Amino acid sequence: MLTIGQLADYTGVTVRAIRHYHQRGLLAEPARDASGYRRYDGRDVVELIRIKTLAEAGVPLARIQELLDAEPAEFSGAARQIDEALKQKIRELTQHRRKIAELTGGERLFLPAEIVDILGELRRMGVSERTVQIERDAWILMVALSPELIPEWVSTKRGALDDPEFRRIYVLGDQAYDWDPSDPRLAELADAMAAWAASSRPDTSPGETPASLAAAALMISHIVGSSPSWERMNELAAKRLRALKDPQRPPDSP
Amino acid sequence: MLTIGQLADYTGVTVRAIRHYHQRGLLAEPARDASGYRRYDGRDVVELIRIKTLAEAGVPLARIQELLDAEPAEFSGAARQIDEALKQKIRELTQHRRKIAELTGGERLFLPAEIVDILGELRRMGVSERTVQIERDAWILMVALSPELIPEWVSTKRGALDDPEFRRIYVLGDQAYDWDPSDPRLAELADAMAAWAASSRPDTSPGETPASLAAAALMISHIVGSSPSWERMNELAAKRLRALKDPQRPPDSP
DNA sequence: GCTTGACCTTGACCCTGCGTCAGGGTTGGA
DNA sequence: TCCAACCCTGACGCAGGGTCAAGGTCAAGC
Repeated sequence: MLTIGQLADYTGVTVRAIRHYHQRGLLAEPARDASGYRRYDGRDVVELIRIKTLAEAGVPLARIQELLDAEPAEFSGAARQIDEALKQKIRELTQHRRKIAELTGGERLFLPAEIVDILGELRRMGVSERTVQIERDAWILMVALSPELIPEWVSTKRGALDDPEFRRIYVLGDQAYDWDPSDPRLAELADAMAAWAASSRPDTSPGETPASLAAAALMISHIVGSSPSWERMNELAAKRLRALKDPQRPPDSP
Repeated sequence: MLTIGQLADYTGVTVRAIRHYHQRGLLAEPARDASGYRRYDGRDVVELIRIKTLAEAGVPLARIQELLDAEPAEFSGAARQIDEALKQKIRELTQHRRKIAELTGGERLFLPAEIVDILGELRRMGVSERTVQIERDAWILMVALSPELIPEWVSTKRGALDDPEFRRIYVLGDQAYDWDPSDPRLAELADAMAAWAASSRPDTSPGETPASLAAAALMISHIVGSSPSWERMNELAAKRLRALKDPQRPPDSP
């Protein structure tokens, strides 16, 4: 008869695991000898090898218990299920390999392809990586907050990028990041921005709900808040835009 | 800004997992609003997706922590390692699928093919499934205890099965399982067994060590112990065999 | 007969990566 | 004003064991 250590050696299962299986009721407790040691026989070896095989295949211990006293018919059904689960797992791991590969390669992982394209275009325009990152974070925020508006925002942005004047303003705005908030060029830039906004954008876009406006405001504040000169520029541009839309109004009321 | 629930929805990570990552220091605790709620921004989203991607790939959280503040160079090195690990894991799961497939096919899993063949031959001889199972368990025991002796045992068994007399004895022995231990036919059968053993087997096989003898004894006790009549038969046969080998000896000394 | 070292016993705590209460407070819409 | 749907912290639970701790046993060598 075998002691627990011998059984462990023969089957390649650890002593601790065998006791664990006893505790879980997976493997029947064998008879003890006079000194209280467990004594195993051939049937225990067979049973333990079955358990080990299933456990190594990733079957949870609870399931193994059911399977051990299952009829061959249910057993083979269950085996098919387990096999399906393994196949699924393999598919997932393959997916993960792909994702890990993308992780080394930038934003492709976080954003839909059209937005990645837009970011690429900004880079081609000579926009600094810093500003591209700010734009990227803003998009991520948008996608999280109002995914249903993304197609519209994307097409608006694409349209704007087709306009040479917008591109000129964007590149200049990128450079303005480091300017002093009192720099006189900011007023010029703000004027150009306001003019472009007034000429290109209809006053109301379709689908603008309070929630989407809030999202837009959040996005703008995220962008604008990253540089003091941008903050100043935004103020100036907003004032200018109000003046353009409503010429009656006194120019400096807050 | 995003609440924890929005962040969870967007990234596909559970709220609980996000809090767990905070606790582990994987994801920095964001600022709280007036009511104590966590408020996240775009950078948190990016960071969380990195964490998620690595975690899903099976990277331990402790390792993820190191990776997150690693330089791009070490990171891509680590990514390659992780990819290797994933490939390895896929190989393992594929192995498990094979094992599961074999498991539905009966004993193929636990035993080498030659032994499965032997069991098949016993079935073709008309031996009962019950006895085949006992024989199978005995082989499993042998494989576990003395794998190095298996080739020899297999060839011995194959040789025996080529002998019509052995086959006759084996089939009869199978039927004897249910006999009463006092059945007179047992003595006959035991005589035949002893005669066959004396005629066919050399007294010493090569490679018989104390360990292998112990294994054989364990195996025999396993087989013989499964039926009272077999136990009786074994006794009778052993006595008869001693008589055959050493005719001088008085026939009934214990 | 004594020691030594390799076994065996039970019990209890540790680990990962969260899920799932419990027992609260907050927010937003009807 | 109320309710559902959020949010908060804290604590326990799960698999599948690893790893002490604090002993009892066994065989060998001296």
